[in-house]
Amino acid sequence: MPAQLQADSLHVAVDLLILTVRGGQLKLFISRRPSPPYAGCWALPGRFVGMDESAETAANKLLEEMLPGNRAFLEQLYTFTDVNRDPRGRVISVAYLAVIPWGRLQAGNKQKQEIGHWFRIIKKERELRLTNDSGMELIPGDLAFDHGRIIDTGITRIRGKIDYTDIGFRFLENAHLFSLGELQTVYEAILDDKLDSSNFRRAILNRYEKTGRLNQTDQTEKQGRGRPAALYSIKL
Amino acid sequence: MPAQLQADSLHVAVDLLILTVRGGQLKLFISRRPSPPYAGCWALPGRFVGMDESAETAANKLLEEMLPGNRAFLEQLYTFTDVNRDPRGRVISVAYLAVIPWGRLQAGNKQKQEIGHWFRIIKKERELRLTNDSGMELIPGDLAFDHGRIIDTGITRIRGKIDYTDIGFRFLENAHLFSLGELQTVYEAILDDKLDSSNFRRAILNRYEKTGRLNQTDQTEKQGRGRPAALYSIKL
DNA sequence: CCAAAAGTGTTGGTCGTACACCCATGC
DNA sequence: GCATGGGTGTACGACCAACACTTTTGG
Repeated sequence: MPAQLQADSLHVAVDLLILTVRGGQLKLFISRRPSPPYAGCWALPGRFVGMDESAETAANKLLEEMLPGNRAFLEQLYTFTDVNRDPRGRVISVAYLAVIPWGRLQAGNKQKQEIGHWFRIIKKERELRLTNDSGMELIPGDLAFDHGRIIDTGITRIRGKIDYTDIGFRFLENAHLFSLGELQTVYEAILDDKLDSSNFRRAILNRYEKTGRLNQTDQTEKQGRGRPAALYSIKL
Repeated sequence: MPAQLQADSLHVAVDLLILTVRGGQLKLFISRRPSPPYAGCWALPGRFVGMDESAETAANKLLEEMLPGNRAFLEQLYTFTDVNRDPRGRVISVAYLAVIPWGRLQAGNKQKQEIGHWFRIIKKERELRLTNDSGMELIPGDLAFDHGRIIDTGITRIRGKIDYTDIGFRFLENAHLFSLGELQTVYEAILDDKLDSSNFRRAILNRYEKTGRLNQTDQTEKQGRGRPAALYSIKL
């Protein structure tokens, strides 16, 4: 990635908003930029779009670079085109939302985990904050480029879509074997709110079971202290 | 607009999905391409994004070129980035939805009306069709580039958003003085379905009147054969 | 008087919310 | 037994669809 771009031409990049749910919290993957501009600043993973690839392909390649071996759910978020959003020159960014189940992640990502970190996203009353496990706290203005704005757009989008799409299921480690409790944890993390388990159960079963997309399996979850949970399977 | 673009660089364009409601029908503005590629084909208005302008600015300029003197409501729709979507070279397109009230349109647009035309959009059971006042009929495959797909994305989007956003009001000639009947006509055109006026009335008033965004004025609509309608005003 | 558009009222069903209560397991 | 999480039942209110009915205009 050059520090100075061709002055007379327009460049296209993709940026990734990689989300997961861990320990009941919504987490975002960001890393420190190793080189100018904004060297040392926290930023979303980004990459230029090559001549022979679509933005979606570029986003998939970038994801593979950052978190090798993980296939995430990808969805185009928004395209940011402000003239001065990149000090190197004219760069527009097609931002993607990437959802990855935490349980599938851990495998061979030790290297990248050192330069990239997961921050908890908290948004209350229009104010967005990111916090580290180490207690480090960021506000949107601390991030490189317009990445604070991109994150804000993303969290708003996913909160808006979770009730009328199946995007919540994309956070599940195994969509073919999960308990409603796990799913509720995902919803609570995204909405940053407690839900009534009884009503949550009915809402999900109502929406998905009668159409046949969601089915109860004959298995139950052995682990845990309470009553074993019935396990379900969803067709995505 | 050159017939051949720089081979080694990536270009960014905007395309406009200009919508209006006329005579109870949802209409889309498309025009015949005057030059290659796809010379003579029907296409959405498009334009390259300049070095010193955002995509939104480019979209606004394009709108001013096509329909001078009209300020439309603009909303980014989706970004299309397939590698082979333009035979001239690598062009990605940021598509915008533009909503314009028919009543505000007629003024000084005689020139452009000759090369551009309004087609009625009909989408039934996943099948999209465009029909002219002259009875000409188009299917998505008849359009230049991937414009058929862009139109399909747009009509799906606006139908999905109409019940939970205020985008329907953007079709009104005067958002500060309109009858619920006019608004219902807009909704029916977009959804391509008849609505019960009694229920429509309650739904709109429930959603907007109690928050103070929508207010009944002391004026009534004199024209028409039936009972005069109360006129309302919405804050957009 | 009749047609047409505006506007009110009513009824039955569905769905979200709040909450009481029972079930199965670990400790 | 008790805490914990899974799961059922119920009751109330809001909302939506369907439809009967009234009001005010033009012809």
